[in-house]
Amino acid sequence: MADITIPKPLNFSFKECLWFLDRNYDDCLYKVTDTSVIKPLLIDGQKVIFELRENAEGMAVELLYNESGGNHADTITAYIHDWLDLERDLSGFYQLLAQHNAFGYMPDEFAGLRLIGIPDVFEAICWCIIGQQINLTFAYKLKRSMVEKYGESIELDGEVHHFFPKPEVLAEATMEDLKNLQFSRQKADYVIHVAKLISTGEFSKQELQALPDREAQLKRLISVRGIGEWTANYVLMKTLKDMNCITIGDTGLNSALDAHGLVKNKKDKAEVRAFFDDFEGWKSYLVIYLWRSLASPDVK
DNA sequence: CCCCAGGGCCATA
DNA sequence: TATGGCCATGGG
Repeated sequence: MADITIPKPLNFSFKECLWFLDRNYDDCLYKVTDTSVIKPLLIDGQKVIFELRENAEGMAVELLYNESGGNHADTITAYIHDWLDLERDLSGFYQLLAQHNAFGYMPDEFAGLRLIGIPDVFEAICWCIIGQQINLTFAYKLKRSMVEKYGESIELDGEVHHFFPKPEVLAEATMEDLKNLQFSRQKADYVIHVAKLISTGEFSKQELQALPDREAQLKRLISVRGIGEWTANYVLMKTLKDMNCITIGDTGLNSALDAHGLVKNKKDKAEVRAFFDDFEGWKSYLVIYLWRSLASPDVK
């Protein structure tokens, strides 16, 4: 029995989204099964765990855990729409891809894949800091060790579900603690610093959203120690759903462009930016689809 | 043993 | 403004 039903959006594939959520990596902030994803979520500080699966009408949400016992249906529905970017009409993007000589296969191959978000700005920034410069397998390992040490969790049917640590908790962590979790001293410093900024209210998602344009938002993000151009663009894309972000300098992005035989010098940021000019309004989606292509045997 | 992973900071010139 | 060293670890 579904506690909530979400109608199937146009150009949406639950299967593609599920694949992207998993990608054979060990993400500790949700669990992907063959047919569903189980997601722990904090709502006004109250723990909720829901399972999302496909059904005849679209998607069904089943509440597995509800700490407060209150009715959070509207909040959970809104969260899922934001998380999986359900309100986006991808037809314009698919038209652009279809007429491109190297991307024409994408609307079919990756049909219905959405930009899967990270609505929590602290989680997004921490994930970027952790992922900087190291391979993704090790990055997920670092994230898991941090979440298991500093985050709360709920056990259901023998499975442990983790909530991302609160900034006020990580603000009290020491360099020594994080270095013991195999963080480099830079990563430890950046994470603790950002945790302090957010827990004291010196930085917030609301503040970022209130800025007039993307340039101002990038500048504000980059003013924070540990956040460079790559991280700033990643956060605007995944947290604010800005449609025109390029994770410039990204090694995954570069190798995907390379695999498609595009862009002569992938280290040339101006050339990469110029390449994206044709995708105005869909630059962020192109980044996602290029990342997706890295796992496609046809391309690599 | 080497180089590179979904970077960013800092010192130096 | 540009360049190089550094960081921690695992895989090729």
